[in-house]
Amino acid sequence: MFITIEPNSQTPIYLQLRRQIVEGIVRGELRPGDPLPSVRQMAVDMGINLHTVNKAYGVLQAEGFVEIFGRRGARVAPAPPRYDEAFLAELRGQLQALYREARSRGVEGELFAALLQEALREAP
Amino acid sequence: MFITIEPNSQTPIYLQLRRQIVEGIVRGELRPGDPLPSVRQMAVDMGINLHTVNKAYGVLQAEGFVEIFGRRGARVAPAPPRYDEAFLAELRGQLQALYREARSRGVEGELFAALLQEALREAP
Amino acid sequence: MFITIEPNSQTPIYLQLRRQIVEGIVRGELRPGDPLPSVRQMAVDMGINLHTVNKAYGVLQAEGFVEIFGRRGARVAPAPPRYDEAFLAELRGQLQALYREARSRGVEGELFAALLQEALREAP
Amino acid sequence: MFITIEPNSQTPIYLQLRRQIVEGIVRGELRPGDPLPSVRQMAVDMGINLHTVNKAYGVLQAEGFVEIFGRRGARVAPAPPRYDEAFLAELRGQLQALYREARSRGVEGELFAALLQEALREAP
DNA sequence: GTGGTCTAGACCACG
DNA sequence: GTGGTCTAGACCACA
Repeated sequence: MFITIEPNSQTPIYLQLRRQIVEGIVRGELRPGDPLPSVRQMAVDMGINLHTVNKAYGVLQAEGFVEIFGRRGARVAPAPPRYDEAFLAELRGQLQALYREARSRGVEGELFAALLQEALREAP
Repeated sequence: MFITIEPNSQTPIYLQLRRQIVEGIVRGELRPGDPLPSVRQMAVDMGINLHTVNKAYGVLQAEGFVEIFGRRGARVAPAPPRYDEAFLAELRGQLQALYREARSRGVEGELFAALLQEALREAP
Repeated sequence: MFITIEPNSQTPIYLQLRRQIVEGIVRGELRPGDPLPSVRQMAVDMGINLHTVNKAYGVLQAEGFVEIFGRRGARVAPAPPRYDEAFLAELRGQLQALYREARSRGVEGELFAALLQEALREAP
Repeated sequence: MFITIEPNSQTPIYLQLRRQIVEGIVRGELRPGDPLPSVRQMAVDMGINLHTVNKAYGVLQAEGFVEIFGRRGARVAPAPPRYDEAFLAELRGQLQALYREARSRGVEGELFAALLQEALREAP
C-alpha cells in the first residue's frame, strides 16, 4: 500500500491522505481489521506533521472507515460504511454541478458520455 | 436574470455568483455583448462585499465568459469559451474522483448510472 | 453568558468550553440562531489558544448543538439534538458505574438517593 | 474470581483491572486478608504489561482497598474504605454532571428516574 | 513509544 | 478580520 502526498496540491494534505487510505480499502489492499500505521509513523513516512495525519485519521473514523483505539492504534473498520439517502443526494448534486460546468464549455451529450466512460474505465 | 446568494452555503459566494452568471449565459438570458451590472451595483443588489463581486468578475474574465473594460463596465464576451484539452482532462479527473467516492460507499454500476441519468435529466 | 476555564482541571479545556456552551443552551441563555463568538475572539476572551476553541466548536458541531458556516461564524443550531437509544444506553451504563463506585465505599440505598436528590436540586 | 480485560475499551486497562478487583471485594469473592496475585503473575495471566498491573495496585492501595508489603505481595485490606466527605462531594459532582449531560439531550424528570431505576436494578 | 491535548506562529482564501 | 490548514514543539497519561 503506497501513499504519495503532493504538498503543493489544491486539496489539503489531510484529505489527500484520507482519499488514498479509502482507496486502499476499496481496492482491498487494506482489509477489515488491518492495522494502520501510528500517526507518528505515518507522519515521518509521509514527511508531514503528526497533527495532519491525526486529522485525516479523525475524518476516517467519523466516516466509519477506520476504528481508533486510543494508544492501541487504528484499524480498518470491520464493515465499511454504505451509502444512505443523504449521500446519494449529495452525489447527485455534485454530478449535476459537474455536468453544468461541462455544458457551459460546450461538452454535451455524446462527448460527455465518452468522457465519462473513459473516466470509469481508468477508475479501478 | 435573477441571482440568489446563499450566504450560509459551503461554496464561496464569489463562486456562487460566477456560476449563476455562467448559467445565465448558457440559458441565453445573457447574450453576447450584454452589459453586466457594475461591480458596485451588483454588490449593493446582492448585499455582498465589493471585493467578492470583483473576484467573481475576475474569474469570469479569465475563463473568457466576460470582457472587462476598466471602469467602463463589463460585458458578456462575443463568443463563449469552448472546451480545450486541459478542460477535458480536468473534467475527466473530477468525474473519476466522484466515482471513486461513490464506490467507496457502495454506489456502483447500475446504481451510479441511474443516479447520473437522474442528475442529467434535472440539469437543464 | 459567562464562561470560565480552569486551566489546571483534569478535564481538557476544550471539553470545559463545550460543556459550558451546552449548559448555556440548556438554560436558554443561548437561543437557537444566536451567534457564537469567533474562535479568535473566544480564544482571547478565555485566554486560551485558538485551536482549542476550534476543537470545542468542532465537537459541538458534530453533536448538533451548533452550526458552523465557514467565515460567517457559528450559531446555535435551530433544533438541539435529542436523545437516542445509544445515548440512553451510554447514560445507563455510566449511572451504573457511578452507583457501583458509590457502593464500594459504603454509599447505598437511602444515602445514595439523598445524594442524588441533592445533586438534582442544585443542577438547574 | 475471574477478571477480563477489554484491550479496545475506552477506559484504561489499569482502571478496568482496579474496578474488577474492587467489585470482587464488594461481592465478597475477595475477603479481607486474602492475598492478591503478584504483579508479575497478574500481568502474565491477563496478558498485559507489568507497569499496568503495578499502577492498578498502586491506586487500590491509595484508596485503601489493598495493602502492599513490598516484595512480599499484596493483600485485601482488613477493613474496606468507607466514604468520607470528599468522596460524597465528588460523587455528587459526578451525578450532577451526568444529569446535566442527560438534560442537554432531552432526558429529564421521569425518563431520567426510570433510567436510574433500571441502572440500579441491574447493578448488583 | 503512543495518542491526547495544548500552545504558538504562520500562510491562504474569503469577505 | 475570519476560518481552514499546516508546522513545530511540548507535556501528560498510558502501556
